[in-house]
Amino acid sequence: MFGLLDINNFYCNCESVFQPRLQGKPVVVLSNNDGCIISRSAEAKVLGLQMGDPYFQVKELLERHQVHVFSSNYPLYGDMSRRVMYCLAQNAPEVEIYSIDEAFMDLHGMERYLGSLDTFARNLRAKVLKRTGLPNCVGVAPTKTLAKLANRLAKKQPEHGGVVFLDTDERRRWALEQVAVEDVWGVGRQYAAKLTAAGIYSAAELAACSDSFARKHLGGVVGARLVRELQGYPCHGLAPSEDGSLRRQSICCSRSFGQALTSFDDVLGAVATFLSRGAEKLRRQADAAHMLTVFVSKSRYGLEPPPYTFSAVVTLPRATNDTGELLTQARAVLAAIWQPGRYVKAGIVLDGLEPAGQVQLSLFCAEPPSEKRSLIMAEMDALNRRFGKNTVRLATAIPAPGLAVAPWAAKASWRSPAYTTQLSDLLQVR
DNA sequence: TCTGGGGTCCTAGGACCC
DNA sequence: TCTGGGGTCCTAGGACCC
Repeated sequence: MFGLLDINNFYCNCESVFQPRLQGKPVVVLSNNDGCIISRSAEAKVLGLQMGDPYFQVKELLERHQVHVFSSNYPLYGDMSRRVMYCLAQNAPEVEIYSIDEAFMDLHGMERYLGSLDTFARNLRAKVLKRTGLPNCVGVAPTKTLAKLANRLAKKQPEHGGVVFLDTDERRRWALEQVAVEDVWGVGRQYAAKLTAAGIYSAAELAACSDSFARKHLGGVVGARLVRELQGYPCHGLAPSEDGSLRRQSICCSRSFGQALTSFDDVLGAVATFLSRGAEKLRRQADAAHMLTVFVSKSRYGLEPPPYTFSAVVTLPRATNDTGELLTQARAVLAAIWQPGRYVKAGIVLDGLEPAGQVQLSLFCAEPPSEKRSLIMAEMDALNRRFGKNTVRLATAIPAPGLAVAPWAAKASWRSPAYTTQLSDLLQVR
């Protein structure tokens, strides 16, 4: 049996935990650069606000209903997430952190300790709420896809007390009947359109599809697995996350700018900043990258026709996680794709990761990785951890003298304090 | 004026190998 | 009519997730 615990309206609830006056009020959290809505409280959903609504389009509605608006505060959400996952790890035998606000658990054999998995799930739900203040729901079922479905029902149908347990075939059938096909995990916009065109509207009807239909219309083996999972046959195992830090296969760091940029040096500054973050993540998981992609984007919403994104990939002579080495390459890639224009976004992708300790030397690259350089990187990371982000950084990533904020800096007009990760932001109670 | 940022997995096709 | 039969690796693109 798999369990899935998911925090309700995660970002919004992270905010209201520290500002209890927000409870029962409409709250939204905006994406980076205060672009669009990415989390809504129940009261905000009632107002008709949708996920992904651009802020400038709903600004008046927000003001009219006195919705509390927040810029996203990832240090806060990341830390709250860590607390939730820690609580799960203490209570479940194996945990797979699936996203910032949800985790799968392998509950095999747990009924031996608590009588039933239903009791286990209800206890766990209460513990997470008590330890973090974050309301959550749990779904328990024989497959991950059904656990997702059960979790969804637990959220949508409050009469179940936040837990739905699909232990019998009868319960499984009941659950499948309740859910529309587009709300099944693994069915996105494209597949949903195909399925409804074929007369398949509910999860139950999808579960009754033939293997060949699923293979043909739902992405081959992916679709076949999806249907089998709905039928109750597990096709996806649990991929436990050991210490809470996930080991990524690729690392991407990109941001929209607070304003459009036209100068090469400004965009290079942004690229250097994002690259520094990417390389830091790389070193944190003790990997080195073989490939580096740099991309820049123009606005998709103006008068200009596509393409909007320009990118190029370079295969590095030797895998590295050295920010300086990567920047030399990134600068060349950016120069190669550069053309005059108004850029609104840039980013980098680090790919082809391998453990930093066993980097393969290329036949054509005589130079081995320098021990001194990696010591410098380690020292830089240590300083930034101790004294805060950006204490030490590459000169290219520093805005021109005289500028208080970088030209590429994102907007964040309504950011809450980093209550749990910044001593000066500690909550004060009188 | 203003529209997010991170990932995953799979498939198809081409180049190349014996 | 018929043209060997396996492989691997790489890239691009499409679909999905939160």
